[in-house]
Amino acid sequence: MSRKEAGQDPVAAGARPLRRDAELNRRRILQAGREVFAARGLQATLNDVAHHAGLGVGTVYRKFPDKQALAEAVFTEELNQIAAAAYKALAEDDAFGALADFLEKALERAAHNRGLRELMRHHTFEDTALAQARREITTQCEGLVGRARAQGTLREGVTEADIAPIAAMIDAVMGLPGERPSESWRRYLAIILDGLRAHPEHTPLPAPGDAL
Amino acid sequence: MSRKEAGQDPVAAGARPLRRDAELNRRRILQAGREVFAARGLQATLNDVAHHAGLGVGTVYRKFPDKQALAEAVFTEELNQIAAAAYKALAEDDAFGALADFLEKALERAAHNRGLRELMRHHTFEDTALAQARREITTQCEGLVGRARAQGTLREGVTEADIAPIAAMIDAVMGLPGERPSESWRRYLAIILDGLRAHPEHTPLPAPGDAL
DNA sequence: ATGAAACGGATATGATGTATCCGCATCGTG
DNA sequence: CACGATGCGGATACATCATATCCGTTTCAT
Repeated sequence: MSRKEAGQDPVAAGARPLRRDAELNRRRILQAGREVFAARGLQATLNDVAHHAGLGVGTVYRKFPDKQALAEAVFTEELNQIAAAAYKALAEDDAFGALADFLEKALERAAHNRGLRELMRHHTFEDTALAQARREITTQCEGLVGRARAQGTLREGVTEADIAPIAAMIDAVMGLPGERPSESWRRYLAIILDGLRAHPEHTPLPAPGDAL
Repeated sequence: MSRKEAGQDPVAAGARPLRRDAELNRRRILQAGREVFAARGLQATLNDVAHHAGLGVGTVYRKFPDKQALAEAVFTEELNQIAAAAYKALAEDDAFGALADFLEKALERAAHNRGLRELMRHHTFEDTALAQARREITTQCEGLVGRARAQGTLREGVTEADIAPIAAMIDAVMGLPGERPSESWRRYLAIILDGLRAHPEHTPLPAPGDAL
C-alpha cells in the first residue's frame, strides 16, 4: 500500500493538486515511460526515461519512487486495453475466429512493446493493479475458450490454461535474433492455430494442462 | 584463434602434457561446468563452477581463460550430440516422423539444460566450434525437412528456416514460471507438429520464412 | 629431496544501475 | 510585484556484482 499512491489520481485522501507544470511533467514522464519501455524493455533506467522526457532524473524520482512504480502505471493501462479487446471478442459469432483474432491483436501489441513482453514473461506480479488486469484478461479468455469448445471448433482438451503458454511461444519468436521489426510471428501463430482447431485426425494431447 | 587452445587436446603444437592431477582437475571442471550451466544457466559464475567442482577459482581460471571458453567446451559437446541425433534421424523411413522424433529428442535435452537453452537463444556465436556444430545441425535439419517435403507429409511452405523458431517457441514454454521440471512442453510440441503436417484444409502460411 | 607445476581463494578492479541531495528556477497568490 | 512554496536538475555517492589476478602454499614427479 506504500508505493501504490505514486502517480495516481490525486483526488483521493489529503493530497493537494499538483502545480500545473508538475502535472504536465507527470504526463511527459508517463509518455516517455511508455516509449522507452516499449523500445528498450524493462531494463531501461529511470535515468533513460528522464532523458527521453527531456527532464532531470530527480523529477522522475519525485513522481515515481522507483522503476517498478512507473512500469506499473504504464503497463496497467496497456493490459487493460488488451482486456477490453478480449471482452469485445466475446461478442463475435465465430468463437474460434474471435479467439484467433484476439490473440493476434494482443500479440500485435506485444510485438511493438518489448517491455510488455518482458513483463508477461518474468513477473508473477504480486498484488498490484497489474495482477488485477491480468486476471481480467484470463477471465475473458476463459469465456472465449469455453465458447469455442462449445461450438466444437476448438480441439479437444485445449483449455484457457493453454493461452498463456501459446502467447509465450509467439513472444519467443518475436525475440529472435535478426528480425526485430519482422512479422514472421504471424506465421507461427497460424501454425499453432491450425494445431488448435478441432480435427478428426488430431490425436489426444499429452500432459493435461498442468500449466499455470 | 587465441582462446581456442584452452582446455583442448594438448597433443597439438608444443604444449606439454598436463600433470596427472591437473588433467584430473580439468575433467572435474568440465563436468562441473556441465552440471552448473545446466542447472543455473550461463549466468553462473566461474566461481560457482569452481566451488561445485570442489576446486579454487584460480584453478578454473588457469584452465579456462574465461566463462565463454568453458561454455564453449561444454556446449560444443552437447551440440555435437544433437547433431548426431539428427544424422541418425535421416535414416528412418517416415521422414515426418523422423523430424518429429528428432525435435522431441533435441528439446528433451534442452529441457534439462538451462544453459543450452540460453545459448541457443541469445548467442549468434561468431566463429567458435559452436558455430560449426550448429551449422552441422542446420544441415541435417535441411535434409530432414527436405525429405519430409518430398514425401508429402510436411505442410506446404515449411522450410528448414522454421525449425529454429519452433525450437525457440518450445524453449519459451520450458522457461515458464511454475513448471520447472514439467513435461507440458510436449503438449505444445504436439500442437505445433499437427500444424506442421500436410493437410488439405491448411491455408497457405503467411510471411514466407524471412526467419534466420 | 628439490625444483617445477599446480592450487586456493582473498581481493582488486571495473562496470552498472539506483536514488539522493541541495542550490537554483518557476509558479502562483496576495 | 514580490516572496514563499513548490518543483527541477543532474552530478555524484552508494551499492551490487561478476571478473580475473596474484602470490604464498601445497603437490607432483624425477
